[in-house]
Amino acid sequence: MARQARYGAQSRLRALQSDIMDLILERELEAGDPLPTENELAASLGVGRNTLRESLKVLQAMGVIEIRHGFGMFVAPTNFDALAEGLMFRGRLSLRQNGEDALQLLGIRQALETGLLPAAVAASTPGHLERLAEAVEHLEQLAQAGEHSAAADAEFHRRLFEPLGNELLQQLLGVFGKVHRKIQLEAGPATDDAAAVAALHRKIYDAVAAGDAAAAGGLLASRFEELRAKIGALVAGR
Amino acid sequence: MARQARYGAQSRLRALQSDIMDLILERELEAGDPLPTENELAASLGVGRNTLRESLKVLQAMGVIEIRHGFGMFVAPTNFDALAEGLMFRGRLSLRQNGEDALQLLGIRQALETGLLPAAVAASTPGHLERLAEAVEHLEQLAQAGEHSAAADAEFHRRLFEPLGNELLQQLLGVFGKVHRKIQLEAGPATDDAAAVAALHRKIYDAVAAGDAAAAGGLLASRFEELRAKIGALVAGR
DNA sequence: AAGACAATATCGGATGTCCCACCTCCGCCC
DNA sequence: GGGCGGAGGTGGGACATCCGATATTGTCTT
Repeated sequence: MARQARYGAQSRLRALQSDIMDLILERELEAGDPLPTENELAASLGVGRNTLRESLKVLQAMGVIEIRHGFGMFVAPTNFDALAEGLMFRGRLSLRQNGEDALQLLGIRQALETGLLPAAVAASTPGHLERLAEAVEHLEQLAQAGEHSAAADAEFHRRLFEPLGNELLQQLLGVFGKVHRKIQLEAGPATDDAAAVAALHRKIYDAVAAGDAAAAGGLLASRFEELRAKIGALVAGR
Repeated sequence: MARQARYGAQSRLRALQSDIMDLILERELEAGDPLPTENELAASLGVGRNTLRESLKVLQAMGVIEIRHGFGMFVAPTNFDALAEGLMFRGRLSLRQNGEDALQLLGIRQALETGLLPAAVAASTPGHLERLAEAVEHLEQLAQAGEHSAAADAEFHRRLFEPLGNELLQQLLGVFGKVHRKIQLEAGPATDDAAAVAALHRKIYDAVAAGDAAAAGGLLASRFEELRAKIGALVAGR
């Protein structure tokens, strides 16, 4: 089967990825369903195993499939890990140059969160507020212990947009949250102590509870401005 | 160099990707700069060439590097192609099942665009409006010729958010625009004719020119509702 | 009879090697 | 002097082979 006529196409890999995705669609596989083994796939697609593996790794990175060593490959639930990975790299690279990408990355998160806040606030129910309040309290508890938890911060933002009921959107926001934190780490030692962060989130919560999305957005902005200034200083120092 | 102690890590590939990214950062490479050849990289990272290639392909998919056959590998400018690819697959897969992901994908685009519209409208200058008007006219010209151009549609949306001055954000919006159109294609034959689309965009332009972001958002929503209904029907038919 | 441990089967993970395809550039020939 | 062609280098691809991880299964112990 192998070693057939050479196709003129510049890149066979692209086609291979599509073939694999088509195969998944054709066989009506759902998330969690197993794919054929690498050897079977390689044989049925008429390519070498290494070539196939390159495609599979790419598909894994795209969040299409999940590879479990020694067990098999499966259709994966959506995940944006690769996106986050790539963007964080982008940000780091940018910080070593003109900082442009880092600022834009930050800008995306800010635009997304402030843009979506009104809708989230409007769709918020007492139950949502309750959960958001818990997140704030958790943040405050950690702050009292002098700890600075990125996970708790992320959880607050997650719950902030829970009312929208869009899990994919949540993941996307999570990605930019991760990127934000990474850039913050790279840009220099944290200047904000945990207590201040907790207090800020408490204020945001209050604004949300009061249904004032604009105020909440303004509060969110403060954390961005600080980081932007730090990035500006970092870049200027070169 | 090869065959050193086995690392306990579950996956070496992940580490390899990080190593390559670190190498780029350490050598202070910028976008467009060439990377070492595959053989050099494989040797200096102490892995086999095929293993290295898998990582490189993933990095390419993440938009970190650009690979030009027969020429070399280069640090790439940011691009979200892989993201679009993965999400379009997600949408197609979803349409064959419960349609949930497809709806959420649509929801993300809608949330993003309506959420960002106020800021875009506020930041819009006469120059921006001018360019937006041109896009509308182009759309209308095509409509008169009976043509239905996805590119012209995309261009309109691109110019809509140009005032925000965030290229990365533009690319991200572009991704969800692509995903939207793909889902629309997959969900069934277009029910909207080019003239209606052009007319709608004209109305959106008018709203933007009038500084009425809310109205523009409402107009945008109409295209989403139609598609949602189509998806609902498609899924129900199973 | 039930649970823990060990052998094994089944995958994916990694490598080295060989050859092909493609691009670029330099030098030759017209 | 300009265009064409080949040489060299670089990525693309295919095997064959061995390593490593994981789940399962079967047996041994309690």
